Amino acid sequence: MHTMTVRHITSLSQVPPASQAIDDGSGRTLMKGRQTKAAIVNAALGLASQIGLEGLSIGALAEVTGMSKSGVFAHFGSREELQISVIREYHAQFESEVFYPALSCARGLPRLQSLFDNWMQRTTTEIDSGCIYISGAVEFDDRPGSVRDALASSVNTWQNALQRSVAQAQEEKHLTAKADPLQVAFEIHGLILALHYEARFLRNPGAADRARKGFSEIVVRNQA
Amino acid sequence: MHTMTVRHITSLSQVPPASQAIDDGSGRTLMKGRQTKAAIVNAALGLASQIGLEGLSIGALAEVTGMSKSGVFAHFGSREELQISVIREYHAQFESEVFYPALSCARGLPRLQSLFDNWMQRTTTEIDSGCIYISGAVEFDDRPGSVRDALASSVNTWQNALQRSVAQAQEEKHLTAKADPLQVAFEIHGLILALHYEARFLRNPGAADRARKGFSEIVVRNQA
DNA sequence: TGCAAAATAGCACGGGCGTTCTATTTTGAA
DNA sequence: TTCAAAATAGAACGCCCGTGCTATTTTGCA
Repeated sequence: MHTMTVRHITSLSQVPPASQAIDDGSGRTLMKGRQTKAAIVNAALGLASQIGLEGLSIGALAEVTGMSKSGVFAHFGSREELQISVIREYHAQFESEVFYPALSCARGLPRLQSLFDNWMQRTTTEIDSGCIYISGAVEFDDRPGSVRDALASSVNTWQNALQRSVAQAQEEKHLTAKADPLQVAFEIHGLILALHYEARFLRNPGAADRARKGFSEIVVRNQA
Repeated sequence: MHTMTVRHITSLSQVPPASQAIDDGSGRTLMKGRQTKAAIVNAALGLASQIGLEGLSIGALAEVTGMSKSGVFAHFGSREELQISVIREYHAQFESEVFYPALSCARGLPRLQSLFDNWMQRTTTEIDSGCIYISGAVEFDDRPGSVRDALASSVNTWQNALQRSVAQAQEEKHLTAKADPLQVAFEIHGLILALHYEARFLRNPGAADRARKGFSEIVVRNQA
């Protein structure tokens, strides 16, 4: 068959996250499969964070969830669809931890600072658990297909949000109009990547402080 | 047996690279296995760059080199030892392309600039071919063992060289004494990582220019 | 040129993988 | 309470993997 339906992952300020966890029992046609699937995806996200999307195996997932291999498999129909589900779940969590909370800060520099703080917070956590946006990029950087598309689409959505926030800081006259949002976002991204690399892989102490220092230097340099 | 001899990878200014390619035919006890092994390692480096150290399989390597699986295997004794050989080879190439050529520049900022330029040059190439230091970090960031050790040791050697160069630039009064070599090296590393991520995975154009711009900003900010 | 040693090939093994097919159990509206 | 549909389990498949064994070929000094 091979329908290959790549639902694009956007949003980042759109519909509120629908399926929280269990959706209680009020829904009539709930078919309990949904909540099982959600549980599987959550377990898969935990596994994939540590060993990567490529390391994710249906057998290991079955063992973790206490189900049979075919029971797990039936929810997705293919390994690829499982990986895409994991990416979507990660995207949703990233949104709700990093992006949405920052919306309560004033447009411009305060919101940009909040975005960065939340991102740092999350990355600090991921020094232990691993980050799918980073490991996935390496695993799929020259492997075309729907998994790569989903991943890239998700990352692009976040990068656009970040760049928008920089542009808003310019409109608010918090940052100089001469600054380039792409350049600023690029450098911030670099700080996060270096933090992840040096803290998680090399286990160098002090990386988080260096990332924060780097950010404040960027802000100072681009101030209006 | 499990001797697990982890020869540490250092140097970066020590013995010149010995086994260039074939070592011609003058050596008496050459045992031709050496050159076959070198050819295998080169092929393995090519494969591992694209699909990662973990994706490297002896079967695929045998096919590429036109040998039998066991013929390839015999040269290394284990998959791990093969991976370590690949890391050593990459280290040697990195040294000879990035580090050694910079030594012909004057100590201080000129040499630091040369190190960065050479690194950029190599990373630009690796946008197509892939970088083992980056993919390997993701693959082995929480998988202990000799492969991880070899990789981390190799990366640390390079980072130390980079930091040393920053410190020299301070001694030469090219950079302010207030600068922190660890901080500067961290930020430079971030630029390279962001370049690799955004160019190789996201295929964003202009990433190389942004990395170069970021470096010059770092230099300006830390100037004496 | 002979001959031990080194290099390579051939084959088989056990194991994990994704996937398929066919039962069996569980669900939930009528 | 009944019963089709949904959810799950079980077993088997072909595939590729790393590795260990045993030939067989090739190498290079005596």
